[in-house]
Amino acid sequence: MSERTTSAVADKPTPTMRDVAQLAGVSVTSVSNYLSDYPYMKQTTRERIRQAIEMLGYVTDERARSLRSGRTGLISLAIPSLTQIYFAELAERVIAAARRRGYGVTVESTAFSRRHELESVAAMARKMSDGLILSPLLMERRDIARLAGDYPLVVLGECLFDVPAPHILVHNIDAVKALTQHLLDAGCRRIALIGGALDRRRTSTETLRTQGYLEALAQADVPVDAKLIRPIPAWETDEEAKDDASGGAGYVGRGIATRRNGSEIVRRMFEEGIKADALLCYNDLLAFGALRQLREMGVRIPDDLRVVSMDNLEEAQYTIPSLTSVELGKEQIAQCAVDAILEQVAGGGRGAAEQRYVDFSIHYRESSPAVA
Amino acid sequence: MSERTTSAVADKPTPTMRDVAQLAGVSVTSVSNYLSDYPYMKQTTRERIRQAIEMLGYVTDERARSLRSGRTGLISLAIPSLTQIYFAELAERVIAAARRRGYGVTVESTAFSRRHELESVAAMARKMSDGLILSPLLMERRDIARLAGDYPLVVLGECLFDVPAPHILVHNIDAVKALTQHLLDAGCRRIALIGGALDRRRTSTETLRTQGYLEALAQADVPVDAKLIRPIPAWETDEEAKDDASGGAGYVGRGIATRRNGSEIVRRMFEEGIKADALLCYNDLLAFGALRQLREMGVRIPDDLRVVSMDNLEEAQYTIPSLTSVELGKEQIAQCAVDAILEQVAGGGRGAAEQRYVDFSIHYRESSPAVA
DNA sequence: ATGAAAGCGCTAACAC
DNA sequence: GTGTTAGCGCTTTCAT
Repeated sequence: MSERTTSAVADKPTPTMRDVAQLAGVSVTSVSNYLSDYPYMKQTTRERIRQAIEMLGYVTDERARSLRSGRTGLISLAIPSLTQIYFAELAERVIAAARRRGYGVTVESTAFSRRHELESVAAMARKMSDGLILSPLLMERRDIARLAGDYPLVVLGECLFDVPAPHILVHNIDAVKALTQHLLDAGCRRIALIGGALDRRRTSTETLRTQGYLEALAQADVPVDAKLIRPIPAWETDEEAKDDASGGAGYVGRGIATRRNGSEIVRRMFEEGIKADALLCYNDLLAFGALRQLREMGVRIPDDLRVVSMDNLEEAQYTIPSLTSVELGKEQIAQCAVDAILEQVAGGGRGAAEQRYVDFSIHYRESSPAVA
Repeated sequence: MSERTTSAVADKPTPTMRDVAQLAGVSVTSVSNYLSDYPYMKQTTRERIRQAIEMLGYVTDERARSLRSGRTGLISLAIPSLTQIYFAELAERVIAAARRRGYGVTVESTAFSRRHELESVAAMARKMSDGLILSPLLMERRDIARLAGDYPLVVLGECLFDVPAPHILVHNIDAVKALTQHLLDAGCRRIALIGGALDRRRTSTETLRTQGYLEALAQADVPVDAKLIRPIPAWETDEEAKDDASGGAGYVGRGIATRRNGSEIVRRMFEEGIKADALLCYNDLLAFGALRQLREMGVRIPDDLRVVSMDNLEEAQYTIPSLTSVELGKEQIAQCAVDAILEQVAGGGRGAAEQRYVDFSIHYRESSPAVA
């Protein structure tokens, strides 16, 4: 069917290990050994093989190698979306960490869809990658059973708990507590939680962060005003997510942290006449939108209102004013996740269900300078 | 070495096609045929196979399939960095487009390094993916020879020309011309080009955009002031890039478009006392930094100064003020690139060296509203 | 309509 | 030290 258009000369197929062995006058085993740095080999043999490989321009076919050895040299990374900058920054670091270990990364954007998250899990059975780094967002308790298997797996974040695999977590509660404490120290008493969630039916990053906020207020004996806890409007704009919601029975729609939602939440809060002296945002994206909206309404930051947030995206340094934000340890998460996968690859199967926490740190900027 | 911790029962290895065939009482060929929707098959056979597959929970091993069939179902995407938001947005679309065609995407971040770009090319010989979508940034003319091969390849952007493969390009010159014309129509006469490049020794996105700017000015008989063309400072902060520069003989260091560089260029320009009534930025990232700096210096936008840019990142809607920017067709590029790869996969080899252009459109926002 | 057999290119026992 | 052999799990002629 296909008529390859190559040079007029007879099609020279890509050389195999057999060709190399033949040219070098040795067996394929020796070539294989040579390639895997087998130590017990005569220097002359080694040299002959080296030359043959060079002459033929031989390169290992990783497909064949993977079929035989069971390893593909690929790790799958399943994240909600690369357009959520946090995940783009995380993915970049995962790719870098994997490369350092000689691995490639297949990125699966699950597009805010539970179905796609489950698909990325199911894909592991197809064996095209050695392990899965999964950052679930919409999977549910009942989906945990599908994570069973003996392939290397690492789960990120707070969407799921009790997963049968290493689980990398950030100190959401402590980080938000520290951030809230910072605002309290600065004298704020009406701290709005932009993107907070009082719904405790399921644990999520939102509910954990809300918990940190509540604990800090409780410790400082500052009363909680429920009106200051502003959830992300559900399904504001996202079609894909809507589709997914209709698919999952009993699924409670949750909103997505976007700049637009950040603006919207702030606009509505002010419309309702709710006064605040600080905004603690669920993440930087919401904060960016909030800053934009506050600016439009002529609110002075940090004089009238302090704004703090979480994720410490690169962009946080360039907003007006620059944004005080918590770095939750992207670099560490990436490195830790890749290492956990490779440990499992080396160990020949699924790792223990331990939880690994990474460190956080507050980066103070103009929107809420550190207090003395 | 490895002591798998599984159930006490004997380890049941993942079922192969042979197991399915055995259980269904047919040959492996029939199972294979079933899986590839072979039409001439008795309904009863089909059903027996279906049941066997279901009972065993059989899933095809893509490694084996790929070794035999030559297809891996994976496309490699090599881009400079996911932290450059433009590329994150592009990658997201490539992943989505590939998924629609049943393909996965291996993302290689070449980290602003010529060496990594060449590595992603060399990796194709290893056959772990069916094709490469390459967005080169630092490769040079002399590297083009390395792109020879009969694997599917698509090249994006203006870093390279005369590549032996389909090449997807955006209308850089025309887009900048249109953008410049818009500023001229608005009455601007001193338009600074932030991130422009007068160096014509090699064609690059920067030089093309600069060309569009110059052409528009020439057509309008507006004199060019070389002081208004502000290049990105070379190697401002990037270590990785520095390494690479030292490696490539005769390599001319180029700067990277970052928010920081955008701020810096504007700061220096004002320090030098150079007056402008508009800023045409090489891309949104530079523009974001520029807006930040202008804001700090108390410049009113668009009253004192108009600002326009290219890339139309999501963020452009949320800056203060929101940014007029050109959409260069990310969606179309992604779809076109994936299709071009798949055409080559189907055709059995490298496609012809045609150039495909995608469309652009200006999105007018606060930083430079459309003029009547 | 279905099956037998021959590998895809490599690695891993195990001989020698 | 090096070679022989037996597959990894699948697709693909080619018979029947």
